[in-house]
Amino acid sequence: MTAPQDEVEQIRRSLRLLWGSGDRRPRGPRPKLTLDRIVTTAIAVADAGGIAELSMRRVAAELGVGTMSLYRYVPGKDELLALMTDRVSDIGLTPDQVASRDWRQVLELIAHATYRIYLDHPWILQANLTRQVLGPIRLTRLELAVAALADCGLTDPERLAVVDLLEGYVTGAARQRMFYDLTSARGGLTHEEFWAVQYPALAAAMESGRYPAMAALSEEAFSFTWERSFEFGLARLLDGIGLLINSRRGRISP
Amino acid sequence: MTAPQDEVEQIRRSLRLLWGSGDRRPRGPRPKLTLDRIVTTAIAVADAGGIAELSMRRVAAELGVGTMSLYRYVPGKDELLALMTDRVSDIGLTPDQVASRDWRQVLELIAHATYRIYLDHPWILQANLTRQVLGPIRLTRLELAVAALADCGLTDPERLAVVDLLEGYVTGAARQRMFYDLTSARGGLTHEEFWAVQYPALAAAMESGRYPAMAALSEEAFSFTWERSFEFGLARLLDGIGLLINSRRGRISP
DNA sequence: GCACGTTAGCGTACGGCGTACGCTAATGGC
DNA sequence: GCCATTAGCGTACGCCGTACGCTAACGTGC
Repeated sequence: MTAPQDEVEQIRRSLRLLWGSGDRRPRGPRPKLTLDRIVTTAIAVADAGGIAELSMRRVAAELGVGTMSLYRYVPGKDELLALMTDRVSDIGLTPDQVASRDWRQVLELIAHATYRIYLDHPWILQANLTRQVLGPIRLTRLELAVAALADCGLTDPERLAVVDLLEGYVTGAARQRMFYDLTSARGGLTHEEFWAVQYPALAAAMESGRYPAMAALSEEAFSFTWERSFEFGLARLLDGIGLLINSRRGRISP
Repeated sequence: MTAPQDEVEQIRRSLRLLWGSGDRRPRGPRPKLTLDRIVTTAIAVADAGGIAELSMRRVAAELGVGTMSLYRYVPGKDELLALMTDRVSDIGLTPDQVASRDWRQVLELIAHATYRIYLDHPWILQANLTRQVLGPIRLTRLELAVAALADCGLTDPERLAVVDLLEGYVTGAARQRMFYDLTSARGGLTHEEFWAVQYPALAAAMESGRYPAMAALSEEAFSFTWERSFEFGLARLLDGIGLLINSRRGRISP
């Protein structure tokens, strides 16, 4: 089973773009654009109007060029999205800034920063990343997390699994929140209005007797804000990781 | 700030579809289709060809009807996706089947079942659910989880937050895996081939000295399978939840 | 049995999308 | 000054979701 050569070439091109070997043979007319400007503009468009507004035509118009000119810099929209995703993945933490903190504090910082990125650029979660390969900026985040977990007594696979766990949780939590926002924000409904519309259906469901545990919940059950819920989950998760680390260090209680 | 009436009506229609008050005033010609058949067919299309193949035209063709006929049953594609998502969310566990198990076993069962759903129907994770409201089947899953956490000493908001945490983790983990599969499967590359293509770029990055912690990882660091990684994360997460539950029950060690 | 209001099916059309193809013109190296 | 190279991009193709309005089937009231 050999791989189709052109597909391999596509991935190579993505990698070359991400890692940016900016070598160019200076023949022909001077480029009007740069890859950087394209990615920056595309991010601005997506930030402003959501992923629905992000089209090659729109980005080109914003840059004042013809649509097809973009394809001199980027193989296609998928690859552009991969570049955009890597670009905004900068959590703005350097190794020095975290040197004095323990693993838990560092993971907390990373989780918060990553969560914030998703809130600021929700289109990452809506994008269909069929061209995702590891870029330099996301790799930096990975590096930071892996470094924080050095000397914790974990094996290397475990350290990576912990990082994966954290990324998975943050992504999932942000995704839930984003879809909620997206659904309720359609047409500018507020939190209260949205639930007011849903209420009759849910009330009927509760009274049907098929959801006794849900029906038995008190009113304040839904009082957690998204932030509080995220913090709660993160705390439980780090507790669980801490248990493993402590057991490896030979202690019994945290 | 009043809500736009038509938007409220849209959500009402979604709810009516989800909760299926199948009342129909039998005037005019008899319907050739049912909502059920449409949803079933749409799921089959998405399962077979990914979300890219899922179009109203395609579903209609599969059913042997005109495209616009679908719109007599469903307001639009967004709502169809909401229906598909709820339909597929059945984890096949009844309250009786879990009655004798403790909270941890039940949450484990739910997590596994949910993860499996995402693997079987990856289009859920690719869909842009801008019309997501709570449907009867997803509510069943919620009910099950909330019931499992009764008598654990947690407050109601905490119980919901735990359920949220679990759902968030499973979704995030499945999403990471799905995007990896999606990228590498393009053109039928195997795991090994995919990494073989990425290797030079990553090797260069490692040798650059900018990622010392990553570079210091042993070779077997990447030996975890997706399953093992998921199990590891789930275990840590449940450990963390257990810690809180035990502290509430007044014990000290698990 | 018939007229009529209601409703299902759906043909047509519109405005979007991503991008393949190939032309024109600018450019630097020889 | 020639020429291979390459940036810009106009045009076109085949998709998409869905608005609109026509036709015909049907249940109901007479």
